[in-house]
Amino acid sequence: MPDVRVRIAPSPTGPLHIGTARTALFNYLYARHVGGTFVLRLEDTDQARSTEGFERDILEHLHWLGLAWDEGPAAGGRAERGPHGPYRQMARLPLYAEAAARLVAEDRAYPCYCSPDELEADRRAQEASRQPPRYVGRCATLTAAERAAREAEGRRPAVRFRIEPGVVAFDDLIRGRVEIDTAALGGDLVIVRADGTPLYHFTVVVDDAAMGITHVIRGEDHLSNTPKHILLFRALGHPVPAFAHLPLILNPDRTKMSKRKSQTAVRDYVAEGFVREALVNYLAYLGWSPGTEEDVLPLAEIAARFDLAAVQKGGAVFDRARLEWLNGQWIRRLADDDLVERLAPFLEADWAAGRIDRNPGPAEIAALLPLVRERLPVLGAIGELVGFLFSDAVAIDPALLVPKRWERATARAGLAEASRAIDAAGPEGFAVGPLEGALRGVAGANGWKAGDLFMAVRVALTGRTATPPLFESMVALGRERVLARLDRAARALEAETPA
RNA sequence: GCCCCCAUCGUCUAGAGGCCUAGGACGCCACCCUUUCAAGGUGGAGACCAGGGGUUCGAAUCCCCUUGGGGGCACCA
Repeated sequence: MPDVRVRIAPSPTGPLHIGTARTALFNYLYARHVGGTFVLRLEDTDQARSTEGFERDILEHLHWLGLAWDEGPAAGGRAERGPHGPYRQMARLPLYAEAAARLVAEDRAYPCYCSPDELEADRRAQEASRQPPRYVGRCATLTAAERAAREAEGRRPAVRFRIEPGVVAFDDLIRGRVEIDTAALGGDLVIVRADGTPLYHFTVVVDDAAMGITHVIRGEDHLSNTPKHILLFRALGHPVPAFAHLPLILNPDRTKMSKRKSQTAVRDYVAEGFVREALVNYLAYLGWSPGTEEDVLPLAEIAARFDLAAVQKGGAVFDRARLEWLNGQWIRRLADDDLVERLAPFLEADWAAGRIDRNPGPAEIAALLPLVRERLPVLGAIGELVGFLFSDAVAIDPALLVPKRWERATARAGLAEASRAIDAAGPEGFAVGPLEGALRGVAGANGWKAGDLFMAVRVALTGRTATPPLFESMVALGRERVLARLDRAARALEAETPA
């Protein structure tokens, strides 16, 4: 058995899509599982929509996900890798031209002079008579003289591949045997545009053949197109690879996941603070499962257990809530210094955007880890959680300062008493245990519920009702600022309390 | 319209004829823990395995039909 070679062939017409990432992941998993080669190829023949920025985004995020390719194009300062280059289709144009010329020479393809208007008219007529859209074959049997006449008119031909009648069958690695009558393929297929640039169905086959791809693992949306590819492989005289069509990732309404209905750009998940481990873990479990009851598995472990035959056939709805849970699981599993490193950019961004007044250093972030680790569904939530520590002043809604069971005056008194007690305890008493003791003492002496007092103090210090543990937060804030915020909050209540 | 694929709790899934009065996870609801929020723990609701026919001693698992959903049918990828 020849070595397994798989590939991911993204088109740089948008930022890396969740679906592309999942397809890349499954190719990667299969390659790693069987010790094969994972190839990256850029399908940039749609020059109207492809951009360098998207290309960079795709490469960058595949890399971010940890899906390293064994062969691929030169990019981001890295040299091209692999013996089957170039790995960018626009650099392979001569190869397609040569292949197309061969097909035309063998009359397996022919020049087509139909104009876009003519084709559009055909399509409309078919639609009107409720016929499936299909090329009518106007140029299929043109004589040399007829072709010459059209050339003389200045018409530039596209190239169409003849779809022969018959049934094409293949054994999909996930779905089993699939048989499709070529009559359902829409007629002869354009493989080269009038401007000379090749089309997807053609380039994908020419390249998969040239690059020795043995297994084509891709989304189910290509299942119906597979016969076209098989026909092209045969016409080109190349062995047909094995196919595996993955179930689609779905919007909540069970349609194919789309930008319109879902967040599809990987970069947006990165920006929110999803970690690669969680995204990879989640994506792998969208359509595959280890068959055990383990939910949290690292990439290497998934690769070790991966099996194409175990892949689900039905589409899977992308469930953000589950991804967030998994993200929390992974955040809890990260090493301290690793987590600090990943958190830092988010705090820096908060600082740059003016949401906080100071950008904390690594040591400072590290000290907060025990307070935040279990409270972050995404890394980007860090600012909300501990921003009060790095802000000169916090905005406080006076209504929140008064716990449900309390009067405004009680809250004012409570804050004042708390401030007094903390002040009286001195710097030596400004530690988690003593602070809690002091405030419990204040509550007890006044007949207040400790929880109510704590809530008033919490809001005074942070502006929020949900925060990390209070006394740890106080220590992190520092004595001076605790006293200042307590006094300021008490005064705010005073100002609003009628004498 | 034509062709193809699919079908287990709301969601992701386990299940490859008897272990299933269908298991786990997310989400949801209680309770416990608790200074808030999380996390964690315990428990609960939630799927007559889309429906109907077969095959079989026995079917979520095999076959057929129906229904439903999705995808494809470009000089997009």
